[in-house]
Amino acid sequence: MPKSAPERQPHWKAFASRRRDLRTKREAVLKTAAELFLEKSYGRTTLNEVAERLKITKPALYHYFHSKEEILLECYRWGTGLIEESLEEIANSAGTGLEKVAAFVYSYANLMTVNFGRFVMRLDEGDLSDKAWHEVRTRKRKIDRRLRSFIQEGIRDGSIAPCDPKIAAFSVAGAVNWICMWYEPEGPLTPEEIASQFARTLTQGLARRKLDGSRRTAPAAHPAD
Amino acid sequence: MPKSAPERQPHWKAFASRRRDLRTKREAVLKTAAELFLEKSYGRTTLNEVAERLKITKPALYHYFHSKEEILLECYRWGTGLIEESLEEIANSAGTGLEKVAAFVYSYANLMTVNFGRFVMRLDEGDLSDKAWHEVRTRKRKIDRRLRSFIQEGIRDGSIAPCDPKIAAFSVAGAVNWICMWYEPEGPLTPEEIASQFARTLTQGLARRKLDGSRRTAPAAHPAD
DNA sequence: GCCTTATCTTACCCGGCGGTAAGATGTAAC
DNA sequence: GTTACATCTTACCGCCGGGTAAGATAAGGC
Repeated sequence: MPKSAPERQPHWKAFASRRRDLRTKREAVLKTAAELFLEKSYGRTTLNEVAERLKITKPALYHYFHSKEEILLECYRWGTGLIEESLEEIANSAGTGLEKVAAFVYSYANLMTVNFGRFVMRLDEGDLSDKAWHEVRTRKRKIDRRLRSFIQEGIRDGSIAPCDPKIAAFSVAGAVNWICMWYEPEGPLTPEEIASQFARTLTQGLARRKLDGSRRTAPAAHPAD
Repeated sequence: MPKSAPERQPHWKAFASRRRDLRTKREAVLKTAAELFLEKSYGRTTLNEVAERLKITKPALYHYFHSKEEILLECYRWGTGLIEESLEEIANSAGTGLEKVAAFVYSYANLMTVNFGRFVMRLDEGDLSDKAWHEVRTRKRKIDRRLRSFIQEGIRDGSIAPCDPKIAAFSVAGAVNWICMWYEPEGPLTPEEIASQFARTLTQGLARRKLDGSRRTAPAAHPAD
């Protein structure tokens, strides 16, 4: 998974020249739109503002997208793509269910601190048309199912204490999802800190309590670090 | 705390007669507005729709409120009031820090299944004016501080394993807050179920793992049940 | 250089929504 | 019953934002 670099290059530079470069210009639009949507919400963001930040005018945007909503949907697709990619990796890895949950939390928490990841859970689905809504909903459900399957796996292999996987998944996913509501890039907490602490705290809640004193270390909170 | 009854009485009955009853009419407006805001978000809800559901016309609303935003703010006040009330009770009760956290989660989770409670965490603060935003923010911070203090109390009295209280509070509060994003009154999960399971799962994550096998019961998940 | 075509701008439309003006209507007090 | 006031309605304004029409401008192939 490509670590999305800090990228301090302002996106409007993609539009500095009129050279034909549809691909990167589309991406520039999506990135600035996502930024603004996260800052002010979709509804309160104007296409004029998006254009302004790119140093172009509103109608120019319509050379790259058919409507405001299409921009929104593409942002969702980008974000869910990132998440699915990351989950795929975990599902294919070896380990107990509990370890997979820990890896999920760690990885997912990190995504919640990155623009397109935050986007997916932060923005209001209600702004989508029915058709797009169903698409996004399907993709989100897939994510939740993955987590739930990790938990079930853990219950089977004994690494996780018996519980209702559905509610447990809601609980874990909720804690992580909520990160996108309070996290701010300039804040005191680093993504790394948050991710590892969450992975530890949440898995300890799921882990079967050891009844003997021989093992005092917590299960691995996250892979390869 | 008054258990908000099912109340199947439609709110428009408050406006059936023109009798002067400002108080209950104001409440009726707030209740229907809150319903709609939860269904469709603040931005996508029209004052016409609010009026329509009350079987009156839009300008009539302006006899009870000065602006759309005032309605929003009053809803926030109502909701945060409910939460604070419930927290006050817990803070004044006896018990270990862990027990208070459990009680918090149980109580708070229940609130998240009730309209004015859901409201507080579900709606976008960005729709508020600067002044109102600060007010709501202060009230929310107070809630978070309460939880954090319970956790600190638990660490001191030994009922909770050492951890960063700030991040732990974010984690617990996040899991519970997120309930308002997926809970639906007509769904299969009852508030009671959710609340007790969350209280158990989340506190087990915070509870110091017993290293001896003598004590096998989990700490009380919620008070008096 | 020239023509074609993608790119981008200026000017505009239109619908919707928060909010208001002014007046009609029912309610309560006496 | 009449007065006085709270309540509610009809009609309207003004603004803003998504989206479009039509034309200017620069790229790039030849």
